[in-house]
Amino acid sequence: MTTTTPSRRDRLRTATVTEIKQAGRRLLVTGGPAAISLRAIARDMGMTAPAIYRYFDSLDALVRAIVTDLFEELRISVEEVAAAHAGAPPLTRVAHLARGFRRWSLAHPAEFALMFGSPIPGVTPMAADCSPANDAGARFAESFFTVLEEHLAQHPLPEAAESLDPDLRQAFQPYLDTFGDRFPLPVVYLFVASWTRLYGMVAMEVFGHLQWAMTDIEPLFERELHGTLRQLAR
Amino acid sequence: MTTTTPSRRDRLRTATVTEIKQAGRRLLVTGGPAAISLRAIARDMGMTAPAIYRYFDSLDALVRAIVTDLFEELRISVEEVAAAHAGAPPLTRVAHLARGFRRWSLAHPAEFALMFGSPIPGVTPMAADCSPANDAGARFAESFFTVLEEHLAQHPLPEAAESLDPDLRQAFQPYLDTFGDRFPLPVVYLFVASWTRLYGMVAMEVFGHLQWAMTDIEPLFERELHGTLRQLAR
DNA sequence: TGTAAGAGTAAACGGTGTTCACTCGGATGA
DNA sequence: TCATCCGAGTGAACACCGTTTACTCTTACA
Repeated sequence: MTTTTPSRRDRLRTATVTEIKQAGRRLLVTGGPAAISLRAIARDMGMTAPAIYRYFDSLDALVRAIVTDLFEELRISVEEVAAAHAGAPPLTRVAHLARGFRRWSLAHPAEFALMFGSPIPGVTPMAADCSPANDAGARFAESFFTVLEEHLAQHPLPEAAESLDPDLRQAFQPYLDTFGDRFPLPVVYLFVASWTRLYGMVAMEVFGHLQWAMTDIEPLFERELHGTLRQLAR
Repeated sequence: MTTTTPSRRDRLRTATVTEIKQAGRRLLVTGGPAAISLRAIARDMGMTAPAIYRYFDSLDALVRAIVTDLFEELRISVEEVAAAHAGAPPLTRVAHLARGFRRWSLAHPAEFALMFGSPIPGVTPMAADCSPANDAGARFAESFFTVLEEHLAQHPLPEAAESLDPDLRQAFQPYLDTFGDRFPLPVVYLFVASWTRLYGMVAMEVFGHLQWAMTDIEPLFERELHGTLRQLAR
């Protein structure tokens, strides 16, 4: 055991950190991403706003920490769904992962907006690095990847699908740089394409962008999901 | 002519209104949706912030007006692209509409975030009514609908596709309530499904959510676009 | 036991949306 | 022509916000 028992101060500190994040989460749920404010959190905790700077460098850092927690919570929620169908074939487990993602997102619209909405500050700059929250985001994606990997071990892609257009192949350079050749590129391609469809469906539903046409989006979701799975199984 | 020539005061008023919106647009482009502020706009115009309340009820109303203008601008940009291929078959014109949408969105990421990002205030409440901006949004959707209509006039859907699951049929009640039976439900279904995919692709690209895997998203976009068109042509 | 570090506070700076009382000038009607 | 009214704009104020600074007080440790 290299980790000694944490000192009393450390325990108090981590307790305060979680209390701050919980208060922020409460504000997020009741008032949306923009409602998270240091002063409101401090007010909730019976403190003054500058005290929070003992625990987080800025409001932005606090929000990033909350996002990290949310990704971990989403990952656990989704993996529980998959674990509930542990015996099922991988592809149906992928379907349950997708349904779990949709269900969690619909139950937590404010959190979804914070995690997957537009990176508000400069619209793009945040998304480039995002090492803090993206580790958690990568772990979330990992749960999809592993089940997909399992499926492909049982049902390898046909020869034809293994070859990708050269320009498409080259476009995946960032993936190759950071993840190496862990998954063959056609798998990454299928993952990105499927994830994009899943994100589009869920984002449209959570943001209410389909309310002009439909009430219950679930039948549409199921059809699109089956179409995507068919593409994966091909 | 029922409209008399506008008075001098009216002309000054509309000029000020457009100047306010232009200043807001400038702030949007340089600093993202959150950078739009009444005080900054007033500063740009050599005015004080309360003066803007002579022209807009609130910052929210001003932002909604800007969004309306943006939807109109996007619609015109997209229709110009389609008009440039007026002779082409409807389905390839749909493809050009989609490409035009992507191009405009990539060229105007801040505007895209404001128009299609998460409805920030209460995450959902705004999306329910949105009569002001949604008129413009409906006109934008209209340009897709009409070309799709043209295609289906030439290539009617096969009998089998005409029938929709009863639950799916019932889910489209909001559409039937506001638009009646202008388009058969399978067409609306195809539109919603295709639009969802298109939105997912473009949002992911504009928000930079795919940068961990790819640099150039265009090949992926083209493949997805062709897949969707094939579904429409079936 | 002295000391250093951590936790918290009050005050202040500059920023925000919004409201209210007010002035001023141009249009309008008697 | 003159009085009047209304619209545009201002300045001050209120209640928020993030952040920094200087300060106090308690706790842990050498």
